[in-house]
Amino acid sequence: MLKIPEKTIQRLIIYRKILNDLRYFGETNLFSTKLAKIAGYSPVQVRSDLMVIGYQGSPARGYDIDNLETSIGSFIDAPKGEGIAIVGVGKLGKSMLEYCYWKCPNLSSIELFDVDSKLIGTEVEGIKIHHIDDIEMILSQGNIRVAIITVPPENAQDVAGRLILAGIKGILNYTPVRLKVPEDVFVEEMDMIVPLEKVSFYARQS
Amino acid sequence: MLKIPEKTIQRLIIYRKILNDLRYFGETNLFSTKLAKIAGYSPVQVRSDLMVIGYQGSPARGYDIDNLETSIGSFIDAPKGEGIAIVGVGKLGKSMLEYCYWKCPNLSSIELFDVDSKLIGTEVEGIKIHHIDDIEMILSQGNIRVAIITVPPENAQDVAGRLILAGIKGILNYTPVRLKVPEDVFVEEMDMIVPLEKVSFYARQS
DNA sequence: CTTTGTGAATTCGTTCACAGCA
DNA sequence: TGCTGTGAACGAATTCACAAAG
Repeated sequence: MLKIPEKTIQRLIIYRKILNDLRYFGETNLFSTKLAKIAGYSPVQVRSDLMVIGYQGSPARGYDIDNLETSIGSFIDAPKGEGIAIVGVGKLGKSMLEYCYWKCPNLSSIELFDVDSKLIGTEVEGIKIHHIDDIEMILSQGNIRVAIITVPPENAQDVAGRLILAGIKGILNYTPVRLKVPEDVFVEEMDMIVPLEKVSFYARQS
Repeated sequence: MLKIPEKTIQRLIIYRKILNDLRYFGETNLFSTKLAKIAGYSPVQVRSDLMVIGYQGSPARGYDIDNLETSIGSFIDAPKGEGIAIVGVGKLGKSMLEYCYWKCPNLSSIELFDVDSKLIGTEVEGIKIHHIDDIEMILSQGNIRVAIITVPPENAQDVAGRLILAGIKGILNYTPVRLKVPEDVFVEEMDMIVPLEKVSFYARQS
């Protein structure tokens, strides 16, 4: 499997979002310069990113928005849609759920898990909250490969372990804990304190 | 001003967190190997990061945890503590507030802003929510340089503009909008869909 | 002329290899 | 022998410079 740099993937996702917006406003094509300007990258960067997915533009008309958007989509998206599990239905978990529920067109299913007995069986956005002990049973019957962890730090590693046993291959980790996972599991660190301190640092440098 | 790579800063922040945890468990010193193992980087990486802040370890005892933690702190932290503004007190804004309120020792003040008249004047965690129109007045009298934007996308650019006028130099942007800002303002993109799609992509590759 | 596509050059970040030291 | 500190080597990612095409 050819290794695509994470940064390239991130940018492609951003390009697609921009293309989607532009299409909404009735635009039909654009040049790398314009896309670069909006996205905040250099035009060469944009062109070489698009080379990765093998998309061909024309010097005369640039890139066809509709076409390029679908091309990026078929490169990035899971063909049959993606199912995700959110573990920990506190404020943050609920925020994530709403976000995903309304903003992610490619999501085919969402499962919610918690340990709080007051929450088990209740619904958010029409989705029932399961006990975390049922995680293997429920995940085994869907094809859910991605999970979001929004539990208290002390439970993070335990939850990660269970998720991986249940077949999860990608984790968004909203806890500050550095998770120990097998090599074939992709973890994206979503800790919120690190970027805050980082921004605070650079805000002071200017 | 010497330019320090963002990645180095991020790792330093992570090191500090780990050191803090270890100190809590009564450890007094450690070697780069151990710190690297916990953080998930290479020992050389750790050592060269620490070189950046000019911290000296000893081959015999490695690094003094207490000392190193304060050294990183005085390098990363604002000397007099940092004040932040959170604009948009919805679910996500509240999550951020709680997170910051309890987990950020170096925060000296937090100001909350919204436009919803039902929220103005009410309090969260004992902090009063102001109308966004008062933003310049309130920010001008504290030394707040950092802001978190958790408003609906359509208001993001407008809010960013006001924040910058009010003297903000660092922004955590939780909206999917690519903000246009002057060069001396540092923006960290916190969009939640991009990492989700990214994880989904890599989960499928394995 | 303006744009895309792309090998070459450059910059940036990480790792290697080893000197210096307890 | 273990470790730290660091210049040199390497690798990844971005930009440059220019050929090709309308």
